[in-house]
Amino acid sequence: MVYYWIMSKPENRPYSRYSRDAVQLLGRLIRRARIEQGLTAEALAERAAISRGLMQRIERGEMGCAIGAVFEVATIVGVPLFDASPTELAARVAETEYTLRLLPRSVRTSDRKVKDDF
Amino acid sequence: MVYYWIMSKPENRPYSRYSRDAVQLLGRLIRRARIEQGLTAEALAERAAISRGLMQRIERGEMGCAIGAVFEVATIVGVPLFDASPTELAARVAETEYTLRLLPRSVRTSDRKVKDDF
DNA sequence: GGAAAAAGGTCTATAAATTGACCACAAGGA
DNA sequence: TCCTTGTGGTCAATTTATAGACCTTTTTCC
Repeated sequence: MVYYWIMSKPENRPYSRYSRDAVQLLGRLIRRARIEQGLTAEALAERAAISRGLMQRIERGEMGCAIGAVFEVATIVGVPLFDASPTELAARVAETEYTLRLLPRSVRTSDRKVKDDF
Repeated sequence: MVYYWIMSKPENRPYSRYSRDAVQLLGRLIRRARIEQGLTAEALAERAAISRGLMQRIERGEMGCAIGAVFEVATIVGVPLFDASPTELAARVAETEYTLRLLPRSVRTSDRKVKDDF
């Protein structure tokens, strides 16, 4: 059994400006909050249980960082996600969960038309 | 020259409930938007230039997914990031960039007090 | 200006993410 | 009901991310 791999490279993926801006903004907001709170990059990294190198990549807004690490750091320095408080966040999770149960679990594409002009 | 590595494992990192909820919410919002638009997971993955497996992990809200991939998918299905339009996002990036230039570039920890009761 | 310390970069090794194929099953339409 | 197809999972191979040590450059305070 022989396999052939034609891997696409995540670092060379075509990102839209919107998602790129969002990642960059998050990194900058984290950096700003950290400095305003008088936290060292190393100190913040230690709190988030990550390395200082990853901390720098997060603040630089690199697309390859694990979303969990980025969100965790944002949480620690108080950068709100989805403009929501912890309570509101939990509520929205439950709400979306409920809505999802009302939708079909699989999508039929037989004769469906999809906009391709994104 | 011998080195010893004591690697911490990202998948076993201690995440706060807030960041975990945020990642999960994003995944659910993406799934909801995808289904409402009649897109199959495979079709959406293809548009984002990622694999179907990664698409599933994103919708499941796993913490290890690259933030770039998650944000890109969210962008494609129209889930807003930071509750901002593309124009607003760019504006906030520029604004934060400006604020950052006004702050010190390094933090002095000599005698600084930091809240540890997060 | 000088010292101390933060920040930034490099390098190696390893853990993890991602891919693409394959398989099983559930779900929706005729 | 049947049958197509989306979804979900596994697995091996490979790329990538991450950690930790080290070094250099800024930056801040005295």
